[in-house]
Amino acid sequence: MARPKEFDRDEVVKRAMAVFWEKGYEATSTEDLLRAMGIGRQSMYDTFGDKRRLYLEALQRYQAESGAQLIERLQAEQSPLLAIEQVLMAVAAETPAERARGCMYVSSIVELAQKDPEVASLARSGTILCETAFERIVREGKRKGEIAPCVDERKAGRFLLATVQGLRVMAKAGSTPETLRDIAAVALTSLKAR
Amino acid sequence: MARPKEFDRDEVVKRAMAVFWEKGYEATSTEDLLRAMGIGRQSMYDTFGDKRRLYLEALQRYQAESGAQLIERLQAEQSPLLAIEQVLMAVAAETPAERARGCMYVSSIVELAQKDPEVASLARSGTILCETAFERIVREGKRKGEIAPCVDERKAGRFLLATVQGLRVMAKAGSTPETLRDIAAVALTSLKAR
DNA sequence: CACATTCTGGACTGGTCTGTCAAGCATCGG
DNA sequence: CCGATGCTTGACAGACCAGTCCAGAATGTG
Repeated sequence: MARPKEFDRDEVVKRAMAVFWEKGYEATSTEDLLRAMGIGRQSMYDTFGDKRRLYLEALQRYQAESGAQLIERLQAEQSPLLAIEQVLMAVAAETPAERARGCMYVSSIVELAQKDPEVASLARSGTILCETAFERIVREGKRKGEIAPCVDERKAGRFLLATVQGLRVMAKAGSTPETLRDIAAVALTSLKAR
Repeated sequence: MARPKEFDRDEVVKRAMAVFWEKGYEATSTEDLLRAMGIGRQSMYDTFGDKRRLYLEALQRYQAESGAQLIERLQAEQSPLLAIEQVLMAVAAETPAERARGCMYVSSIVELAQKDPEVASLARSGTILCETAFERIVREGKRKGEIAPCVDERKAGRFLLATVQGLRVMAKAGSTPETLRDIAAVALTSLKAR
């Protein structure tokens, strides 16, 4: 350990994440990355190995952050059903730029899960994480009587994750916030106690 | 008009479509395309202009075909609700390879809608086509009493499209057919008359 | 049959891509 | 203060990429 790195590893991964998130994997050049990260070529290769490894690290970070945010949001409200509603409506409430950027997790699945086993593996673990988070809150909602007893919480959890991903694709396809809210509203009717 | 082309334009677009569908836009090289299409470089550039134009044509063809297939399937059943169920369950019923390949329409949105205005435009028109198809069948379902009268057909149509797209992403992420069926089943509960 | 036109095949070009090399520099331990 | 270690910088290499050029072949027309 002679000379310390002049950059903060965490910070540069974050910046790389932003670029990959915005442009996708293939469409991002190493030049793009270096410019955004503010480090030299060799520093990047020494620290992360290659472009793919950097991407995987950025993706892992994205998943960890957005997974944590999901769990947080789901517990932020007193009412489980309201919390779920907030999460679904959050996509509609984003700025146009955010809606166009979409979700890096979805993008990684669509672009890479088929050809990169490590991305596929991250996709599966991310899926389980989110499904489980939704499942827990659905169980909680049933307990509180907000969600119909006949709803299977495991199935509903999976359904809610699929709904979020559907919303993200629709958002990227240019659907208006109103349309996205409509979708979220219909999705919620499958849970509500009547 | 001296010498006729040695290939069938429709056929080679179809083959190009298969490659783009499988690999995405950026990850497909012109070499890949030429090999699959079975034509020479110059023939491709003379006939289609460039890689992007070829992609757009392939995407249009995909949308036309899959849109027609959707409408056909929605009208294949006596019961509108059953037809919707068949469409949703069809994703779960695909082979693993088909599920991994996913939907070219979704892929184009995620990879390109943000940066290519023409892809964005195709995305919007495709969205309207599918939403409308679902909307019609929901209206039909309400008329026949299979779908609850309180269901707004426009909103439900949009919701069903989002559900299909969510299913496609989940499928690509490695979800099992069982999981996909669960998702479809929950989605259907938001429509059913009780 | 002969010419004009269009298509085909292959070589080629300029540019961009990812990843490496080498030389100099900063820092830590002794 | 000095040497070893490891970081940084910029130049560079080899591969690949999309797209063009050109010569030759094939076909319809007069």
